[in-house]
Amino acid sequence: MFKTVKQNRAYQDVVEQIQEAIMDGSLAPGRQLPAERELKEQFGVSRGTLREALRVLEQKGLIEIRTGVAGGSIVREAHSETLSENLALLIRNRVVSLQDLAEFREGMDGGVAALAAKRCTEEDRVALQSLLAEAETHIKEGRKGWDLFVRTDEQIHMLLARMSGNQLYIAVLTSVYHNIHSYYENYLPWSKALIQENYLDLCNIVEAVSAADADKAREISQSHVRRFNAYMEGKQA
Amino acid sequence: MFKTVKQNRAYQDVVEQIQEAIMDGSLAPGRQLPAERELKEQFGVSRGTLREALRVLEQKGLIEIRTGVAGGSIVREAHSETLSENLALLIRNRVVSLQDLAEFREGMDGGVAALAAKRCTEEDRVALQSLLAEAETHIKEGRKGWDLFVRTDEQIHMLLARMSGNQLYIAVLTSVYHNIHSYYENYLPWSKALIQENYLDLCNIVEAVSAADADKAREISQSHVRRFNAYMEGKQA
DNA sequence: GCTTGCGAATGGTTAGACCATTAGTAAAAT
DNA sequence: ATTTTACTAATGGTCTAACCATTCGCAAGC
Repeated sequence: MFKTVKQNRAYQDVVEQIQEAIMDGSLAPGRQLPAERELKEQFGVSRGTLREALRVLEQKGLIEIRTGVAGGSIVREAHSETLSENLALLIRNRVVSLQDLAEFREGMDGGVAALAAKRCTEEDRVALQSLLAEAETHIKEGRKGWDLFVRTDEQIHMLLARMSGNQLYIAVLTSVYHNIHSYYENYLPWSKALIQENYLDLCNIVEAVSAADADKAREISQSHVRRFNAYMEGKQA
Repeated sequence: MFKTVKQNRAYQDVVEQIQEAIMDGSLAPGRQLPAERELKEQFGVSRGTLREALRVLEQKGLIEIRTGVAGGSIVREAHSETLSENLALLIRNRVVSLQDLAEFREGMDGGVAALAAKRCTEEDRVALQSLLAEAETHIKEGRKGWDLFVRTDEQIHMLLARMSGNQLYIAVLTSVYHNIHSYYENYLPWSKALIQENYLDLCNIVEAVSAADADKAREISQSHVRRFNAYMEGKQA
């Protein structure tokens, strides 16, 4: 009938109050919180308790703490680094497997490519071509350039994500790409032919996106990821 | 030439040491850490500093802290709650808009449905049918049942996510559904016809998934989400 | 055999002090 | 006049020592 009374620990209460203030905008990004010795008075807690609360908020990525006379707690702009960090944790703990990552990417890359095609600007076209040219250069460098090629490949995919203009895609894919990179290096049977194939796929995707052909961009992008996942499964087996 | 010496704060050092121990398996899930008063000796720091470290680890979701005589810091099983929480933070901070959410869902639901179809078990089929029956009941309840219907709809989608067996989809979609729910309530022009249409879509998706028809499940699911997003855009304009 | 109450271990909180870092300012050197 | 240096004060970082609050187990009493 009755709910157990929630025994909030003091530091949790402090965390919630500050977090709320940040959420509803009364504490805008860049704003500086009062000094610890004053905050502790406002909340009516000891400095130790207050500091535990600040540590939690820092870990959540909501504030940044600087030392020195003009230092203090500063409200951070919202960002996706914490998300990325958490994802990395899950991967290192094998909660999220390589297959999970690959499947997930398969579902998302098509959507991103389609949105990117829909919102492609002249500026984007130039940037894509520039990255494509860079990729071609790395291919010609032979084996030494492979690593750089992979990096450029990632940059192209991230540019597509940014072009989608969708913050969720950007945040999630940033984490996924960051963490899938190491897998690809270890598990993909890199070869000259594979790199070439990858490059051709990229060219086709860029072409479709530049032509604002959303459906084609989605299709090519999905089959591209699917094919690479298949290669990787073959290697693991 | 030289990198600036990283001035690790004491509590960070403690965090890293414990985190490493958890990662490399020397501290298995379920294991209990020594009491604070002993840990502080082992690390050679004060109790306050140690507690700041423990708070950070707790926020990261790596340990759980219990009070009482048999309490202490216990290593948690790896999980994706923190990821969901971080995603929710981004969404609440308006970094992610309603349109972002909807577009994102469009990209993901198809992938989830396809995977669910591929991995559907007999047990899943029963559970899906049961939820579908529940949804039908709510429809017949008239306007009062709408809210319950929407909730059941969400449950079906979450079940599909779990059926996909992909931890990443599960973690991300949990946050997305949680946060998109309130939007739908406010922005969708709910009507008897719309509910009916929604219900029919669900039936078709469940049928395709039960028949293990991945492509069909993907297609129906995507067009379903796309149609609803279109309705919502119409309402906003 | 069950209940009650006490004791001990553990996390939660407090108070006050001192150390470390840093921005600004005033003094000194050029 | 400009640059360098040194000092000052404010702020976060850490430490010590104590007490409070919660919980489990055991022993006494019913």
